[in-house]
Parts: sequence; structure tokens; C-alpha cells
Amino acid sequence: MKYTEGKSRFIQSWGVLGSSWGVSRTMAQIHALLLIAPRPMSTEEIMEDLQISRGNANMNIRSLIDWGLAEKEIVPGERKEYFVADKDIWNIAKQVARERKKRELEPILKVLEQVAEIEGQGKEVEEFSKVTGDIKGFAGQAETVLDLFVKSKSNWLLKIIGKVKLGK
Amino acid sequence: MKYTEGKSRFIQSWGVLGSSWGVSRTMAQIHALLLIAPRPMSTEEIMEDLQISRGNANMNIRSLIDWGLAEKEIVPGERKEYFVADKDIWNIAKQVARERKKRELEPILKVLEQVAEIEGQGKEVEEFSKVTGDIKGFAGQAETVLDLFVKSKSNWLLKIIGKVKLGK
DNA sequence: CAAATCTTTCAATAATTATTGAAAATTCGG
DNA sequence: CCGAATTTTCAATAATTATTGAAAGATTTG
Repeated sequence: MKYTEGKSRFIQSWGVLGSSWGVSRTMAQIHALLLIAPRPMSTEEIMEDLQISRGNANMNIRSLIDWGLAEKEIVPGERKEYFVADKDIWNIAKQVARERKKRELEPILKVLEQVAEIEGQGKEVEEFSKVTGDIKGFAGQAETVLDLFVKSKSNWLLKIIGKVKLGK
Repeated sequence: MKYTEGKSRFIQSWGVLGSSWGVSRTMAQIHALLLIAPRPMSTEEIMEDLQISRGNANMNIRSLIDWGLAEKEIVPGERKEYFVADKDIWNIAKQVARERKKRELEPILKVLEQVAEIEGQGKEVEEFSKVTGDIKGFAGQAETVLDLFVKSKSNWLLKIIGKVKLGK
């Protein structure tokens, strides 16, 4: 396979993957582009490469920075801003986990806590309390796992998994 | 808090959560509704409860069944179909993991394998190979973890996490 | 097997979300 | 500060995705 084809397939797929993460397709494509770039890229290069408008490029680069997946890099003697992606896949995974926890898990946990003390009786109320309680318990555990993962400095999780697998 | 308010908050939030899973909002709301229902619900009851059309209800109920999150239940003496959700939160998590693995992880892995053998040389090609190779390695490990999780019969993962936490 | 009941499909429409592009704001070198 | 270079904003528009509703298709029962 030629480089240009590989590149466009990778960018395309990473974009699709992104959309099922709650990341916009374009944001994920810019991310892909920066990931494989051997040097920092300017907004203009990104626009050119992905054939997108300046506004779109700008907004999505900002989002990438918000998500902690890319950062600005100053090139001496240049006025333009350049951008680079963090290329450590573990960091990427941790950042994504951190953001998704904040955006998804925390809001539902808040609601589950709110609805925990529900008044009344009857089948409906009982079932409601049981199910939401179960989910709350699970969500709490998930939060613990994600916190450990996000705060970890190494890939301890997979080391453990490896041991468990071998020990089976 | 009153039952009706708790119920609507839960359904609302579960719907929002769903949309960041790649599950449509309505599908997630129907799921929420079935989760807290003390007995099987018919399409009509679901339509009524969520104020949605028959077509919409039907399509999303089918998707829930496709995802393995709900199933049809025959009520003796009734002509209508009734539906129930699996209420075991571990099963739900496993089903979602299974589907997302199939829909997200597997496609990107396929692409990463395709682009693994790229011809040419130069900075671009080197960086491309390095990054996509790293991601492929990570994705492979993620696949292993998800497989273990999905195939597991109990919550072994959290038991391990618990031990690690305590042992720190 | 005909009629009634229930389910599915799908083209049209609505709602949502992403993108553009040009104007406004900001930054920086001189 | 001034003016050029660059970035940001945002209303308008386009693209995408979800929903409706009615017609067609199935299924069951008497």
C-alpha cells in the first residue's frame, strides 16, 4: 500500500471511530493527521490537508486542546501557531477516559444520587429504587476504575490482565 | 422527590448517556423505561409513555433487541408483543461492551492491519508506521481486555481492582 | 380463509448537528 | 501605537440523523 492511501484510510477510520466517542468526525480527523505528522502543523496545513474551512479547523483544533489531546507549539521566527498531538497511546486513552468520565459518567451519577431518595410505595417505586440503586453501585465502581486508570503512571491494568490470563 | 419526577429524570439522563454511546437517544429512553418497569410493556404503552410514534417505537425496540438489551415476552392470552429489559447491570455492561467492540474496535483494527505494510521511506512514512503500529498494539490489548470482560461470568475485574486498591 | 389485530417498512419531514466564510477581534513586530 | 498577520466568532447554510404516519405486510383467531 502506498503512503497516501494508508494515510487517508487511517484518517478516515479514526474519524469514524471518533464519532462513536462523542468526538466530532472532523476533530478526530485532525487528531489523526497530527498523530502521523512528523512535525508540528499549522492551521493552514490542516485546512489544506483535510479540505476544510478555517473556522472549522480552528474550532476543532481548540476542542482537541480542550480534550488534552493536542497542544500549541511555538516555532521560533514564525508568527503562525503550530500544533502537535500527544503521541503516547496510553496518554491518549487516559485523556479520553478522563473526558468521557466527566461528560458521561458524572452527570448520570448525579441524577442517580438525586433520585435515590424517592418517596412512595408500590411496585413501580420498588422496581425504580432497586434498578437505579444497582446502576448507582455499578457506576460508582466504574468511576473508581476510571480514576485508577486515569491517575496511573503506567499500564498496570494490562499487566494485571496479563497475569490473570496466564494464571487461568 | 416524587416517583414521576424521578422517573422522568432517569429516562432523560439515560437518553443523554445513550447518545454518547452511539445509541440513539430514543433507544436509550426506551431502555430506561423498560429497566424501571415492574412488568413487561407493550409497544403502545411505550409510545404513550414517551410520546413517540409507532414507527419510532418499533424501530428502537428492535435495536434494543439487536443489542441484546431487551427481549420479547409473550403474555398468555394476549395478542400484542410485550418487552422486557435485562436488568442485570453487569449483563448490560457486557452487552454494550460487546456491541461497541464489534462496531468500533474491530473496524479500526482491520484498517490498522491493512496499513501496517506500507511502502516507501522518509520521515512521513516512518512516523506513520510508528504511530499506527503503537495504536495497533494498544487496540489489540484493548480487544483482549474486552473479550475477557465480555466472556466473564462474574465481576472478576472489579474484584481485582479492589485488591489492587487495598494493596497499595 | 376472511377479518381483525398487530407489526414493519419507508418516503417525507422535522430536528439536530456540523460547516462555511466573512467580519470582528487579537496579537505582534517594527 | 500602527498596520499587517493571524485567530476567533457566529449567523447563515448545509449535511446528517431521527421521527412521523400511513400503507403494506404478517399473524392469529373464529
